[in-house]
Amino acid sequence: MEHAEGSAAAASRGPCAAIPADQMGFVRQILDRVGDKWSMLIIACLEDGALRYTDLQRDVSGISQRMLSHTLRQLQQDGLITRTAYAEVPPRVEYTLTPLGRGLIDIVKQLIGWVSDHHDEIRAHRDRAAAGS
Amino acid sequence: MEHAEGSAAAASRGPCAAIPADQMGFVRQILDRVGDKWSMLIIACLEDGALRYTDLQRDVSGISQRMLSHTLRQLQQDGLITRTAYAEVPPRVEYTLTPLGRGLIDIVKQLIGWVSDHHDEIRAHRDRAAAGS
DNA sequence: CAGTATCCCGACGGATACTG
DNA sequence: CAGTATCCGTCGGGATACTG
Repeated sequence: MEHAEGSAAAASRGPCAAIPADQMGFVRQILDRVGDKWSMLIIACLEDGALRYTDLQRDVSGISQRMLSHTLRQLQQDGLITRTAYAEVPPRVEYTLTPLGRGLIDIVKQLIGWVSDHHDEIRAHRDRAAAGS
Repeated sequence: MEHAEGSAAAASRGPCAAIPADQMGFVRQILDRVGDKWSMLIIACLEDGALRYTDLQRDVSGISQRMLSHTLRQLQQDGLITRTAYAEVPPRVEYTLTPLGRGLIDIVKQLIGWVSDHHDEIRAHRDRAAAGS
């Protein structure tokens, strides 16, 4: 079945099998958000429960305040996490996953797991490609 | 069990539960590669089998030649896809997933599936956040 | 403690033109 | 057909300094 395009069966699922094609733009958009440099890590870190700003800054480690604040706000606006501020001194703010965000952690964990499992393999390929030609 | 930190149990798994912390840098690096704007889409599109350059350009649609070439080369260097050129006229080049890359499609498909399932939900949150305050 | 504001640079990434 | 090369604007994202 080389192409199978033009058939009625293929019409509904678009060119990419997995992607409805009319949603391609959207998928890209969300994928960009969710798959950006920090979102996944933050989501993964929130798996265990609420974390404070500083905790996240430490756990994700490499992240700058700017990116942490920014990403947290994005995630919050997308309804993936909730922000709870306690009016005390010193101020305390906790971030937790929403049910929506919780639906993502399984996938995120799988992805991170996969990366952990294969990073050396990828590294090897990358090196060979860089060295050889 | 507010924090439970300091316990011996927590020590081995680092701050983030899912991430060994010493691998955090790596994870970030690969995650960046895999989670970039186009890689996931290309991988998803290659699920069914080999595709040619032009096919990919059509399937991923929004992508420019520059980014398609670039991303393909990245993926190839990471050992996620293979490039096969046939010395004919007109030239034909086919891209396929390696076993390594194939290990990713399940996760990628899950992620795309999740996004498809919840994009309206996310959209709603995003709109409310933008409108309300 | 939990951010915001500003500066700034490099990479991302689109458009266009050209090549084997 | 399957790219590469160049130009160029936009944005991600780090460093630093400041605020409630």
